[in-house]
Amino acid sequence: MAETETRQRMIETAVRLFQRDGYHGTSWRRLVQEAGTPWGSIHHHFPGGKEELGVAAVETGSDAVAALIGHCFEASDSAADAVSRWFEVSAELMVASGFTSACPVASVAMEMVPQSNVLGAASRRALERWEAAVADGLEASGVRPPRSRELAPLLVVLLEGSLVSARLHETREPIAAAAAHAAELVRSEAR
Amino acid sequence: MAETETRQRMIETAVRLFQRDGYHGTSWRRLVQEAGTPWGSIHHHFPGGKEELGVAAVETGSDAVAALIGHCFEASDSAADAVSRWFEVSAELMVASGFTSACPVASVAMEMVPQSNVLGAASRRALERWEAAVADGLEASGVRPPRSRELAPLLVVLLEGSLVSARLHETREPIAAAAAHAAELVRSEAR
Amino acid sequence: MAETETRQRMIETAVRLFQRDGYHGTSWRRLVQEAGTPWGSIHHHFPGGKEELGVAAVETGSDAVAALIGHCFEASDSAADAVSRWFEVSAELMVASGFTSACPVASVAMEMVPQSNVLGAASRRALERWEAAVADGLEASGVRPPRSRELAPLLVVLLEGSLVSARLHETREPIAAAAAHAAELVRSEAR
Amino acid sequence: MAETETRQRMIETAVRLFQRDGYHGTSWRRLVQEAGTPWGSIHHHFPGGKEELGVAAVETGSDAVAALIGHCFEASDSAADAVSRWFEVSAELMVASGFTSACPVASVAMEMVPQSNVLGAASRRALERWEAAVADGLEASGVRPPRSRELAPLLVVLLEGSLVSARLHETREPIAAAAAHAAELVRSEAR
DNA sequence: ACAAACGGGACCACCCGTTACT
DNA sequence: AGTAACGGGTGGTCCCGTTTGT
Repeated sequence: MAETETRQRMIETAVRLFQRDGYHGTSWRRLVQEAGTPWGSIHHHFPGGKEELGVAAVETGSDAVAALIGHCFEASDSAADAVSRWFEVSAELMVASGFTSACPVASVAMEMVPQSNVLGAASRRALERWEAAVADGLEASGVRPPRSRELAPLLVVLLEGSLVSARLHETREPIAAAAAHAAELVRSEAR
Repeated sequence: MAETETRQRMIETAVRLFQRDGYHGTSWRRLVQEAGTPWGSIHHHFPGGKEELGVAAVETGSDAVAALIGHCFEASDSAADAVSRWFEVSAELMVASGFTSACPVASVAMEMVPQSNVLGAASRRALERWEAAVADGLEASGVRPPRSRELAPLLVVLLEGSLVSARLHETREPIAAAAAHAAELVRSEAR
Repeated sequence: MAETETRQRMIETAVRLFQRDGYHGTSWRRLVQEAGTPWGSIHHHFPGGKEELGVAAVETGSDAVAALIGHCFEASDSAADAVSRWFEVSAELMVASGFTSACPVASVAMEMVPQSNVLGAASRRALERWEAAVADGLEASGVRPPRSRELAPLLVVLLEGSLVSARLHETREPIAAAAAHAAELVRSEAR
Repeated sequence: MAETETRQRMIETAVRLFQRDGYHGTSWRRLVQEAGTPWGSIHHHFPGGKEELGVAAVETGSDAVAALIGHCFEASDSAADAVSRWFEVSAELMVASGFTSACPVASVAMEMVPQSNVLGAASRRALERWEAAVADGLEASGVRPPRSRELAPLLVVLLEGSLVSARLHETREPIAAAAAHAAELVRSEAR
């Protein structure tokens, strides 16, 4: 069905544009222009307006990251390897975007007051989901529960912060440094 | 003298509003409304337009953070204490703002393509300055040069990331956790 | 169909207002107010902004004048009669507008640097078109080619100048005088 | 006294800018910028606001043209020579300005409703003055009164119209053609 | 005679959402 | 499922005039 494809392309374009220019800095006009989708699809696919697009973009971005985390843990022998891989892929994406991408969730979240906004709420859910995914991965790799639940948010914070730094420095270095530190951190926990 | 007071109030209000709603999400209208300054002063004090206000806000925010870092290191006996204090004050500010503030630089930077924007450039300068300030502080507290220069960006990344996390979780917890980790990290280096 | 009617009404109102108050002296606000068209239609019908409206107005005004010229030559037995009629109708329009109308092209062109402006270019095209129309009419009435091509621009200049004079004097007299002279001029050529 | 010099330079710059961009298209900001005069002089030298500047500019432009007309008739042996010279100098000025100048009066007058505006009134006075100057010159050269009073406005109209045409065509040709015609016209009258 | 700040308002561009009409 | 027009409202910029100090 071609219906979903248009919608999907709009969302994916939104993810990219929101990362680059922010939520308020992205207009419907540019979105449909860059996505190559028809004007009429706006109200058709997103009757809830721009906010609905925002939520969809945040969730899509969240899905991708969660999938990446899961994939890295499944494909790795150790937790440290998984974390390295996760940061590494994130660094690749950053470089590939010409240092215009950052966390697809944070870029939207920074413009919202979380407690009074569906976009803020969606962003929070995304963060919690990633922390859970990391915790699950850690546990599957041998890190025990109380510690895994402490470590997971810290790893997310490290990635989140290093993405901001990398974007501004226009180097992958900050992500690499955070990755090294994160891997070491995990290694010392899981033996 | 009441001359620059208007301009100053506009900048300070901008720092606050940019943190809460982002750069594009903050209009001149709301700015002058919240700052209580006349509409006509906009073009007078910021002939370069909103961008000039943005640069001023980023630099003012950058100054405040740099001063905080310097102050914490001067007032503390050990590097670990200084880092704890720094994160602690940051957490206080976050709580005091009702979790609407984030890094005054990151919130603007996330909406900009750094390499083609004066705001992006200003944000980068701010980040570099903080890293230098932290590195200086670490060295003054006994951390040796090669390691101090590696540690400083990592600490900045930790704070930056934890602010994002705290804003979304609406808890100071992520900052506290990052603080604990950062302090421990520094402690193990400087003995 | 009511589709292009809004756009058309805006253009026609623009022609009138530009003649009266000039291009820069006419605001979108007054335009939509006098045209009775919605504010939101501006960007829809004229995505190129005010300049696009200006070009449309110049071309519409140009069309009307070219049509008038053609009509006068077709309806007249001699070239002198045609020229008299053309000036006469122009004088009528000037009087009917209460001496606020002038040449729809000149009023816009006077505010533009022709070589670096699409409005200047549109104005030039209009002038050339009128000269060609007059030359064609003269030739159809018996004036031979080398002379017809010299006479046509002169007649246009006479009308153009007399409109300015009439507007300032608030009399149709200057146009009448120019008409008499122009008719005589043509009569002495075509025998 | 340096007081008058600043005022004078502002007026002369206004004459030039009004010709190029029109009255409404010229702002105080650009005026003081191009004139190199201080901001504070605006309200000091022109307490009547922009309108006062406009009247001064129209009158200064009017003076210059009237002086030119007088000068041409004084320096010439015949009326035809005088007219040729007058048109010739006008053409030079047009070329020298890069085809951005037109009649200093018409460019302002086109944006005004004459009967309800001091600028319109000033423009009318200017036109009447030129016509009188030309009539006087013609009579001094031997053209008899009823005819001199008919011819003068026509000559002004010819120049006025040819300036518009020259500006748009970006050639001095229309002025030259009008000059030739005007000279011939005068020659046939004064013998 | 000039300088700097104020002050409101208007300008044009553009935004997002809705409604009719394919 | 998509197009085109509507519709009001806000965006940032800049304008013109005034006031307050030299």
